Amino acid sequence: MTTTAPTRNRRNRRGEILEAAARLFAARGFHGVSIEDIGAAVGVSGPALYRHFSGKDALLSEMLLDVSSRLRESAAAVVTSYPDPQETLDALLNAQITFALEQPALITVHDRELGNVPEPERRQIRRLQRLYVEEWVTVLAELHPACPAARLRAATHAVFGLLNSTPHSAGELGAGDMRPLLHAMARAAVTAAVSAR
Amino acid sequence: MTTTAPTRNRRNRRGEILEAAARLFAARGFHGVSIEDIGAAVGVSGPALYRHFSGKDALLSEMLLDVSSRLRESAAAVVTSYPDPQETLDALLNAQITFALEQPALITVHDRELGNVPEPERRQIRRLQRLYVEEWVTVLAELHPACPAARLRAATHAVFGLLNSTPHSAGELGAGDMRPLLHAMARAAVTAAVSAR
DNA sequence: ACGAGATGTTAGTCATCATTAACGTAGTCG
DNA sequence: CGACTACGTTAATGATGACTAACATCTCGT
Repeated sequence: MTTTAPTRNRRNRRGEILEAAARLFAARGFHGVSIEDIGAAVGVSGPALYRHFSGKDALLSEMLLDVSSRLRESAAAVVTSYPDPQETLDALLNAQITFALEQPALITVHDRELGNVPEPERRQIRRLQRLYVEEWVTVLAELHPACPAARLRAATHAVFGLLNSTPHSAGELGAGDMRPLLHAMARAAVTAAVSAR
Repeated sequence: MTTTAPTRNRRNRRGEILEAAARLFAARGFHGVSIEDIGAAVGVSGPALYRHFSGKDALLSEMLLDVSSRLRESAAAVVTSYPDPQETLDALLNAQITFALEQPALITVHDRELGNVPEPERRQIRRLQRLYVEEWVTVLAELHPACPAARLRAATHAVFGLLNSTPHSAGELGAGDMRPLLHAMARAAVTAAVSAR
């Protein structure tokens, strides 16, 4: 029985596995998915994964490290390229919305499964997540210096909750309508948060 | 070694177990928690749980059924007792915020672990969740008849995402500040959602 | 007092699962 | 041509974990 493609998949295997694993982890949780399941999802069976990853934990670690890095990098890029804080905020919103709409599985896994990452990498991921949040908080603080940082942080988390709800409400609305809806809602929520009472 | 209280706990045992299990499930996921873990959390060990629940699945089923029932009932009560839709919306927001702040573990489990509930009860829970969402959608439709229902539904889910983010941002802000913050953000988000572009 | 019922306990049992071992096969490069 | 490497495969192996069995104990109604 020949494998589906002899040489083409060489570089894609790891990526395929990570993608399939993300989908499965998002749907059933890290402990609800077996190595065998992941293998089956990419057409190989079980222990073949150990040719690409040192273990289930390592797979998850790489996945979360990748996501948190990409988020943080995108935020850093946005922050350094717009001078106006209001534009910066809109760009941050757009980046996060794009990510949430295009990679719902990764977003889901990213904020559910940190607890299953073993310790050396766990700290690193947390660090990246914190930096990402701080990019947002910094921009918001620039817009509203009077607002206490704790409130800005809480508001930021709430906005993430709003934007990341996409995976749960999948299919309700097409992405074409969802994107401006989420943007408008998030922006209004932010404005309400910083307009203290 | 005497148990902590001879007769007092009789009626509380089930409740204690459900509460401990909710906390554990929220923290580590359904499959990340063992029967032994749950038992240990209430001071008994392992198989003792089978005196109260027919199994791990049944425990989760009862937990989610209870949460979705309570949410739906509270929404029904709110909807039938306020004549003004705007007041109704505020009351719905308050009820959801209270629940999210007081029972973060239940909220978390409620929107993560439905997939692990076995089939007869799964359908029932889904039904209750749908009814809950529809209460919100109905109120919003009353406020803005021009807005398509799909958009209202998506907006409702987004608001839930915002409000339920509380468990993740725990400790950032005291509940006293968190409550009005969430209310203001959610309300602004809703308004933005229905003011179509 | 006594027997029932409720509630626990500790030792199996049986699956499932991550991980490893031992063993092919196919291209690649000398 | 051969090794070497990259990738897979199918059997162990060893833990862990859900659930069951067999056996106390405590409370209560009679």
